[in-house]
Amino acid sequence: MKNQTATPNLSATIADAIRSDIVEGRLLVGDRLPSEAELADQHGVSRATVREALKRLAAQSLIRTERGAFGGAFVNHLSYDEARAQQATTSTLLLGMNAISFQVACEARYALERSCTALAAERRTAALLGKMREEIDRQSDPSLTDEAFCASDVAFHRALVDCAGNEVLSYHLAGSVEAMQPLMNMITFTARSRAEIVDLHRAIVAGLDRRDVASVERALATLEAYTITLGQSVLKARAGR
Amino acid sequence: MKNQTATPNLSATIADAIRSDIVEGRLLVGDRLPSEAELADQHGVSRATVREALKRLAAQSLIRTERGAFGGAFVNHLSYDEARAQQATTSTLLLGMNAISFQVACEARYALERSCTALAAERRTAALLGKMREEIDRQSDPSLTDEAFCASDVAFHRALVDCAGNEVLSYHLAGSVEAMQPLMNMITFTARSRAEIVDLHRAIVAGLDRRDVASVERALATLEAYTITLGQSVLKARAGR
DNA sequence: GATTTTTCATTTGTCAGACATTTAATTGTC
DNA sequence: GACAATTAAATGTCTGACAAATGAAAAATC
Repeated sequence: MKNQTATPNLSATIADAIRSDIVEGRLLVGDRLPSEAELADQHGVSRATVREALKRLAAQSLIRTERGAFGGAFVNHLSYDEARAQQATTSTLLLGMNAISFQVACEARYALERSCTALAAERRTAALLGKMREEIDRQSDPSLTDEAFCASDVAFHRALVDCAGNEVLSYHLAGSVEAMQPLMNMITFTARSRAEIVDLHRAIVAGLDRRDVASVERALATLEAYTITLGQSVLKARAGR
Repeated sequence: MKNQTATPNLSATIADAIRSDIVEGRLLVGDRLPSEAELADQHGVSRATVREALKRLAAQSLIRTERGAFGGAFVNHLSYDEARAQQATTSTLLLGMNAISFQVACEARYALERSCTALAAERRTAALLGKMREEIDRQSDPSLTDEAFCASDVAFHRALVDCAGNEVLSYHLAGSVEAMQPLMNMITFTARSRAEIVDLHRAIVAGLDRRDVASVERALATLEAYTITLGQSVLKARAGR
């Protein structure tokens, strides 16, 4: 593709080779890679170069290393949490670095979130509805800082997407919700805007409870529109300063 | 200074420190990091350790390095393509390593994909509709291998999500579609199943053309159900073997 | 004989120093 | 002023060494 290999860059090449072995199933979860010395021999490079390659893979949570006899590099079992954390880091950076308008990011986030409404209304559990009501209670406390309000907001929406009872969907949606947090943290929430948001959160829970998909989607759409106006007022205030 | 954990792991610690500097905005896109020798001095470690830390960051596309005088490590501008490639790798591995049923993965994928239908019907362009029709033509060629058919399928769905005209949404959805490719590649597409899929693709394009959201969603729902039956027949065939 | 302790080999983590290669700025030459 | 050679700075790679961790085998002890 874009790898011209004018300068081979041995450690990157070796990392790519091992990554392919893992992604394409030639190395399975738990498998032990050859020792650094053996890998160096096999690829005809020094141990330092092999180590750089292994560190690249470790940064992607593809391998984990253990010290000592019978230690070494092992193909890592990628958990949902690790995967979500990685996805959130990448997405956060993407949003932060690309001069994306708050409106575009918000539109994407809520479009994605609406993809769970039908399944969530069908499968919501009492436990998750309880969790959502708990977060609503927390958000009603006026002494909450803006950061804490945002964090509770994230927890509320994560419970919402978990209602769909599909962990793959939860992974994708939770990652996109988390990635928005730095942008949301720019907003100063007044008592009035908090009340408005909490009302909409209540509408979402009530809608899920009644398995009323349409009302959940309406509440989410209203929430999206309201969040965008809040974001725009922040930008306007900044420009006018 | 020295944060002593159980096992310090210097290169990981240094990578974390620099990563925070980037994610939290103390280092901006394009900024040059100190040279490896300077970083080694600053952190009181050897150059090899610094290099391992930098390779970890490079693996996450957070930095890029340039050789020569006035070269060095620079904070990388994370592009949509890089971010999507990373997300797809992570998601693919997650799906491959967690004994996820084909049905659950498929359900998540199509739930996500439906999140673009309303925007796509509103904003679809002639160019993207043309691209989709082009892929449909390709898919109608019976001499196509299963892998090539899958690749064209991915291209078709990427054009579909691009219709929404929201690059953030495209990034998330394209990543999730790509992540499914290894699972889709397990399926052997008969002439009959290919015809069925192509028909549904045509229905999607026609629906977008007429800005008929409901018909696009119906076609996607049918495609989801059909894909799941195809996947299940593969699993059944395997079990019976 | 069973249990505890010691030794030992293996492997990763880190360091120091060296040389090769790349690259842009500088200098020298015409 | 244009072009070629030099130089300095930086990454890329190699070599060899030692430290630290760790499980297994061997030895010592009861």
